[in-house]
Amino acid sequence: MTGPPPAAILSRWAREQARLKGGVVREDTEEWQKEPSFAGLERVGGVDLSYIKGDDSRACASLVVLSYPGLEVLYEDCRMVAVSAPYVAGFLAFREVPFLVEAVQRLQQEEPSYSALLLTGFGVACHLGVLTDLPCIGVAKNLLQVDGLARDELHREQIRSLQREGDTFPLTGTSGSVLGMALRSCNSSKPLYISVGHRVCLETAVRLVQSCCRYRIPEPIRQADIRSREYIRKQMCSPVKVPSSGPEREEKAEVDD
DNA sequence: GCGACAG
DNA sequence: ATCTTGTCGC
Repeated sequence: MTGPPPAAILSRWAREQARLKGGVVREDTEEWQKEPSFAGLERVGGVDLSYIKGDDSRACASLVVLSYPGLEVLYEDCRMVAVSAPYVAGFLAFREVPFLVEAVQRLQQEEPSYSALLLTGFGVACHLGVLTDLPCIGVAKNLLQVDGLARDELHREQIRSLQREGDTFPLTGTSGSVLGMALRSCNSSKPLYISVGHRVCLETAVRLVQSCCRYRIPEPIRQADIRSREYIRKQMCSPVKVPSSGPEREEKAEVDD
């Protein structure tokens, strides 16, 4: 059951978030990051959680791995999870990251060579990156209004100034620090918001995300999104468990392919 | 106090 | 996140 966020939880999250930020590496650490076309990078992963409409506590967590630069899906892991933490803007990672860490661990167990780089949500990228020590990049479809960032007229004007694919402008907070970058990833007038996750600098992150875009949403995240939604759709059609009188017995519905 | 707020 | 069909355009 997902309840409102008690103040005690929020302050604990704030402390943990501050501690975790100390572990974030904001520079490039991989050899392929120095190459003009990222030569040497062979796999790019994406993660996502899709929720059931009326149910705040059940979701499908997905992790996909794509070839790079071909962007063909090589690996897919979808499974239902019981979400317990509430959604709080600015603290999304505490709700979603535990399931993503598990997915990464399964990946590393099954296909050790596949976990090269992950595209995740904006703030999720730092958490997941530090906890797994994998290179991560944050990608959001909408602007998180924090530290003075707002969808105001200035912001809309800056978006209009993004004329060509690859054009960017920095997201500078009131504190003066650059929190991320807005990127026109394709012909859509709506930009992507890119942030540093772990072990990738912002400039490299923007170039890399751009190179993963067939459409506005980078292919790894788009595939994770599509596949987790499809998994949920199938769940809705599977038989409902009816309470029985006899001894309880776990039955697993077969959901193959 | 009210509204705004990634997913 | 999710509720939702067609539709206009390249």
